[in-house]
Amino acid sequence: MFSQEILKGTIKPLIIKLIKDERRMYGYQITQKVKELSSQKIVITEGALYPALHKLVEEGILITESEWIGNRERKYYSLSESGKETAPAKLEEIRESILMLVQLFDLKPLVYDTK
Amino acid sequence: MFSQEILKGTIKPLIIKLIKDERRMYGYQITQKVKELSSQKIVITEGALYPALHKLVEEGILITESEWIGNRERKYYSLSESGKETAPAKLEEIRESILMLVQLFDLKPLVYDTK
DNA sequence: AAATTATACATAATAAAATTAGGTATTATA
DNA sequence: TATAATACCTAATTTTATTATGTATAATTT
Repeated sequence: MFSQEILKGTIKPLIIKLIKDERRMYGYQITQKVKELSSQKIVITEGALYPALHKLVEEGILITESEWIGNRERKYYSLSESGKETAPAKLEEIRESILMLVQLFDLKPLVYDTK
Repeated sequence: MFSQEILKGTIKPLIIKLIKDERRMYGYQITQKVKELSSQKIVITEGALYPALHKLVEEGILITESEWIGNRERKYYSLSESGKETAPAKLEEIRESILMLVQLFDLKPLVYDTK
C-alpha cells in the first residue's frame, strides 16, 4: 500500500479543509472522502482520525452535532465561529508547506495551469 | 517561524535527495543547504538530523568517511551501492506522496511547466 | 437464515519521530 | 575577549501515528 508517512502532521489541516468545503462531515464520511479523493490510496485509520477530531473540538475549531440514523449515532463536525476565522490562515500555511516540499524535492518546474 | 510540521516523515527522503544530488554531504552542510533551499524557512534541528543520518547508515543506505579539517571532524555521508539502487524508488515514492498532498489539499491545477 | 461486510463510534498499548535541552569542542568574527 | 559559527552528538520528553481491540447496527451475500 501507498506510503502514508507523508500524511503525518497533515491530518488536522486535512480535516479542516474537507469540513470547510463540505460544511459538515462525520468521521466515517471523512475516511471515505479521503479514500475517494486519493483513488483508494490513502486510508485514514480510526486511531488517527478520532483523536484528531476530538483535539480539534478541544481547541475550539470544530463543533459537533449528533444525529441518530435509526439506532446508529452519526456525529457531524463543522467549523465553529472561531474555526471559520482561523481556517483560511491554517490552510494557507499548509499550502505554503506543501509547495515548500515541492521546492525542496525539486518537483519543480510546476506552474499553475492556465488552460 | 514557518511551520515545519510538514517535514515530519520527510527528513530521511530529503537527506537521500540532497546527498544524491551533491554526491556527498556532511551533517552541518545539510542543515545549511536546507536553509538555503527554503529561503531560511526550514531549519533542520540536530536532534532530528543526526538520528536520521545514523539510521540511514544502519539501514545500509548511506556510508560515511571522516575528514579532519584542522582539529575538527567532518563526517561526510554518501550513498552506498545499495543506496544508489534504492534511492530512485524512494524518491519516486515521496514524489507521489507530495503530489498526493497537492491533490488532497486542492492545490491543483498544477501542471509541469513546458517552457 | 446465517455469515460477512459496511457503517459508525471509540480507546489503549505501543512505536516512531520529532522537539527541546543539554553536552563537547574548534574556528572565525565583532 | 566575547560571541557567533562550525561541527559532532545524545537523552528526556512530547507528539502523533499504527496496531489492536471493543461495541453495536444495517445491509448484503451465501
